[in-house]
Amino acid sequence: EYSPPTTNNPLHLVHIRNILLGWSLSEILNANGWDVKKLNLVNDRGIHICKSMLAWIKFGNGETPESGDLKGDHLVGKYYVLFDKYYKEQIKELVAQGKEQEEAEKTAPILLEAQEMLRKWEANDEETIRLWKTMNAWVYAGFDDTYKKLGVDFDKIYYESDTYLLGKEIVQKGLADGHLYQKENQSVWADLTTDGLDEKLLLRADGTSVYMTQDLGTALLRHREFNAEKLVYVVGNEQNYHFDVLKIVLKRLGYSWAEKLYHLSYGMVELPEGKMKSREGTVVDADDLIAEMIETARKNTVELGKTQDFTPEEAENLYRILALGALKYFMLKVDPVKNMLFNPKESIDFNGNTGPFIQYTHARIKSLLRKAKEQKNIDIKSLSFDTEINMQAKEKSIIRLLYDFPETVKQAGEGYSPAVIANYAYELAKEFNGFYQDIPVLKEADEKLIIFRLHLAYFTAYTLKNAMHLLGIEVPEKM
RNA sequence: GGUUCCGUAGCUCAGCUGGAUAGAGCAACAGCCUUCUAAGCUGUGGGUCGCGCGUUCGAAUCGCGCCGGAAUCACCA
Repeated sequence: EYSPPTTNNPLHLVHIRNILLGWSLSEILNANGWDVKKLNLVNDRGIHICKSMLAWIKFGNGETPESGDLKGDHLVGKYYVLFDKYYKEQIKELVAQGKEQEEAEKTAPILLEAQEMLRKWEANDEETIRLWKTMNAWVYAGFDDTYKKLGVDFDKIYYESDTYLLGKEIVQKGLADGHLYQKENQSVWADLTTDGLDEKLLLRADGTSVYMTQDLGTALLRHREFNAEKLVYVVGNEQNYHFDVLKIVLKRLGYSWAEKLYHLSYGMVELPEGKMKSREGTVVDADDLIAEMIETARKNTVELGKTQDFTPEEAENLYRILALGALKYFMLKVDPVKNMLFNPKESIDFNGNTGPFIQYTHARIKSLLRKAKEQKNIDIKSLSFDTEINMQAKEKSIIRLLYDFPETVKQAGEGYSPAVIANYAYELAKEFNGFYQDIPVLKEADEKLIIFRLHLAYFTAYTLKNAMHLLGIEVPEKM
């Protein structure tokens, strides 16, 4: 399962890391023999979406994605920002009128309106629900578009609006069974002090649910639907505490399968100035980044004159493959637990330890194999090679690396780390390039050696392709 | 303050289930395209592996204590 994007903002860099990690992990676990279901969870309810809705009513003049020529998630995000701007102005005014800052923040009229809207939503107010559905549909269309561009999909998407009621039931039952307790104002809590943690709120005084309530519901729903042997949550490390609590509360409530929860906690993506904050506009937008990467790929490729004999469609496809390869490899080569740095001023590289480097190595081999067929009429798929060969050191080390691949896949699965695969692919490509530089293949005089080396090249390309596939990265035949 | 995570060349990262002179890439400099794709290859310079103590024949790797950074401890999600 992936961490919840909220419906008030477009996807950004951290979501990309999240999605790519989850996707790659599902491929890796699949390769290790697991039957993996990819689940996404969308946080589609709460005060945040009401803020967007309210701003849209006030300032939107009926704007739609079509009329505004804006992706749905960007449109809704735009009104979230507008809300915040207006809200801050009101606070300033109130403070100027002599109110305390804190008081002003709590009583700004537009905030009260948003809260009123949330109550209406919970009360199933027809008009509110209709607008909510409309705007959420815009957001989902926008998300789908981005997911598609990234080449990811899900087996199932959960919405918190569908699971929070089940969560409430769980909490009520826990209260009735005496596992939880109620404070004077009717709010419901779990006492986790015996586990070294604090008390945790599970239902507000007014009976509405919080994030934890929803996650309890989602967890139970998923357990009922899939009864999985393992539940891997791919969620950022800022939620470590949340998942510790989730696990303990579930166990407390008698769900022994809570033991199967595993939180794959990945690090944040930081900018040189520090953490990205959507409110301060310092996020790197997913769609923008993908578009920029494709432009960079186009520029680099055209400069190198690599696509001269490509059709326009082939060229566009190559730019896309290279752009995503660079982006995905960049995100996945770093150990998931570590925070990583992204510097928008330095675009993601295409040389050195990068996706395109590995893609290039693959394309080079494919070219070699094509030439073997054209020039020497050798198709290695129909030949076997002589094992009585005097191998050079570089050839031996390639074979050693190829032999390591299954073990590497196993390790990546056990450690939940696509980075292990990424580093392996780099090492193999690097080793092959060293071989390619020094040792002739088609220009070798001894035909036995030609055939052996072509096999070596073939298996390298095959393994690179498989490794990159586990990272969700395509590999071109020509570049 | 409590808890969790991170700290390896100027920068970004490998290596961490203990093993020999700690590896890449970027950046800098010097080379290699009339021969299989130069998005490549070769070389040079650059590191008290945050600090200290301990365990061990042996520690970047394990333990403890400091120091530095991040996250979290909400009737936000």
